[in-house]
Amino acid sequence: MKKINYPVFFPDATRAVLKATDSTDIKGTNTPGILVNTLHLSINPGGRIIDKYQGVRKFMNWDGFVISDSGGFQVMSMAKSGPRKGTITDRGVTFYLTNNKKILLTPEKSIEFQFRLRTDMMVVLDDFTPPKANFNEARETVERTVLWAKRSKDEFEKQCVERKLKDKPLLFGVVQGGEYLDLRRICAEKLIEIGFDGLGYGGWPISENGKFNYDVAKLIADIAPKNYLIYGLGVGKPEEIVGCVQLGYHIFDCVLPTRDARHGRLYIYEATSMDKINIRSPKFYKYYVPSKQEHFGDTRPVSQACDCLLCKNYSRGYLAHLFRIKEISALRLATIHNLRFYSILMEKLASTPAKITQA
RNA sequence: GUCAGGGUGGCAGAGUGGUCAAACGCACGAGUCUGUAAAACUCGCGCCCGAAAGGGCUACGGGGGUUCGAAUCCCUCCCCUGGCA
Repeated sequence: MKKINYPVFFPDATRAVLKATDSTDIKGTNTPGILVNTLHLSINPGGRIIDKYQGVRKFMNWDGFVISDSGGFQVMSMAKSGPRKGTITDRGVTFYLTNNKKILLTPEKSIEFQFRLRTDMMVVLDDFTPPKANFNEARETVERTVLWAKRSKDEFEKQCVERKLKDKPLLFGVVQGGEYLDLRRICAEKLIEIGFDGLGYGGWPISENGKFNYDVAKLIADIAPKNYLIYGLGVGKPEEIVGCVQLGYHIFDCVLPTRDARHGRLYIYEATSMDKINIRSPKFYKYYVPSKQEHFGDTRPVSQACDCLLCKNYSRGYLAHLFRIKEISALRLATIHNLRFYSILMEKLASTPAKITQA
């Protein structure tokens, strides 16, 4: 694996595509890596197709980094909630895809499939602590998360041997436990005992008051050994990423920039040029909603502090037009812009290190 | 000219005596979005007062009438669409 300059943000290409874009678009935004999803890709296109391409990278023609998520988030979003609830036992998670089609995901299967994806970084299957879990419920998810983490690690080592890999992927344990700091601590300690390349801040990182839970974020960063990478799963808003990098985090992934773009919310820096961006100022960016009436006659670019495909070539008025007529290229241009916003953010963070110890 | 069918909120289109400020949809406006069941979802959408519950006013082409009560029934005028002259 090539050397990574941390911190990094990997946008979510869950199904081996960053929605509304293609791999050359992503490359153009200076995005170093992406996240793909084990569960979704094992359903579609499935392992046989992935094998034919010798991994997801060739499948989607992407030569940057790839982290694969285990399906742990889907334990929450599809098995614990949603219209077709699944079932969770110590053995694994059963997802009901249609009324007569189900799939069992186990920690071992998740890891095995991630090897077939040939990703650079892998995440263990975890039992997502629901946002409103009480202490006992949270404790159970921690116990299962640790149990699964151990089995994942064993399967990981087995795969490395079987596949005779000299360049091993990185493996991340995921810390669960909800808002209970003592559970989080126990979970992190047990994961460290098992031994990983890094720890992930899992579960739902937003408190009930809508604020990002920095207490948990800090706890994990503080417990992790010096040589560990720290990964904020599903994190987050730009200011949350800045905050976590200050705590020592290295890796992030999130759907926000891409989803927000498709929903007509762009991020723009409060700056007149790229060098004047100050990510340490409290409100260093704002939202820009292209379709608002006031933008239709605006011939300026969306942002002066951006060098993306959209900002270099098209005006606010043109983008407003594309959104209004629901032209699909609006989604592409907006997505490209938001991805570039995030990659600029990470470039700024890398050039003004806070306490990044990982080389 | 005549026969038939119509004229409903920004558009489209239900409603055909009270439960109608008027369905559904579109458009428009506001908001949400954090390891993607998401190019999605929520809310608002005549005017005025109220934090809200709620209240007042105006409105279903124009005018007039019947009725306790009309977008809905009757008369009349105007306009549109189609068949026949």
